[in-house]
Amino acid sequence: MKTSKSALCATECAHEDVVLKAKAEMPSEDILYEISELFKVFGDSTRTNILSALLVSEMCVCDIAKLFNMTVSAVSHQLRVLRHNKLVKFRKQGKTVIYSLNDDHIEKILRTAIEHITE
Amino acid sequence: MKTSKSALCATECAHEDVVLKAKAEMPSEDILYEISELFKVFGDSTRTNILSALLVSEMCVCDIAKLFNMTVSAVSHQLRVLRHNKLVKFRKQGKTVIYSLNDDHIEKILRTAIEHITE
DNA sequence: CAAACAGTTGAACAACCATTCAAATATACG
DNA sequence: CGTATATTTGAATGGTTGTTCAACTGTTTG
Repeated sequence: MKTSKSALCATECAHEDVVLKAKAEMPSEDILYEISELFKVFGDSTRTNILSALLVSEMCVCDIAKLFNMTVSAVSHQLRVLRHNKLVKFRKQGKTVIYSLNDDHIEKILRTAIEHITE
Repeated sequence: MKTSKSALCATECAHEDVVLKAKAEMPSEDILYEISELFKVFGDSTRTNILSALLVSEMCVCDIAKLFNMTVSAVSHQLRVLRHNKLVKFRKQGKTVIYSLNDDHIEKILRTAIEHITE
């Protein structure tokens, strides 16, 4: 997860000023780590599938499984990841559990990505 | 990558209408796959580190390695991933290779994520 | 209560991936 | 040309993770 070896350039190819400026202006390590964790959640096609389905309408687990021709178990496992990362919320209705997107940022993030891909 | 087993709900818990509507309105499979591939690139803290460093200033491989106290080799491997996904570009200056961000979408994507995290 | 159903969970397996190490390019310079 | 430096590359390794399978929880209904 974190590297500490420093087998770097022996001499000064590195420009101290550039490195220092970056160190000062970059977001904190914690923020950057959280960002990558967030993107990791989006970085799986099953989860992006689920999210964009929920963008259309709230759904129960069974709906999602049918939609993508997947095992209910596999869907549930991924919904767990999405839940833990606060990307989806759910409500229970008898036996069925109905999932929906948690907030608007998610739509925005997905849209920006589509924009980037479709140029 | 793709599942085809259909051990789903035996009866009709699934609402056909919801499933059909989602099928119609969702982005195409290809787009969704590309989205997840893009996010996969962002979903690693080494790469988000590199990207946010380049957000501040263009840098050579050695600069980046020093900045994050990493092996030059590890940095180079990740820069390769970023290059192949068109997130960074580079120019050569003698022995050194100077990397920079490829386009503005990247900044926008990172900013939206920060916004989401910091609420 | 018992059967049926919707969903969750844990273990196991396979596939994927980031880092390391060693070796290979590439460029500058004496 | 030979040495030094900057970066790339390939193979190997260890860790992570998505899916499957089986078992389990919880809820409705007869």
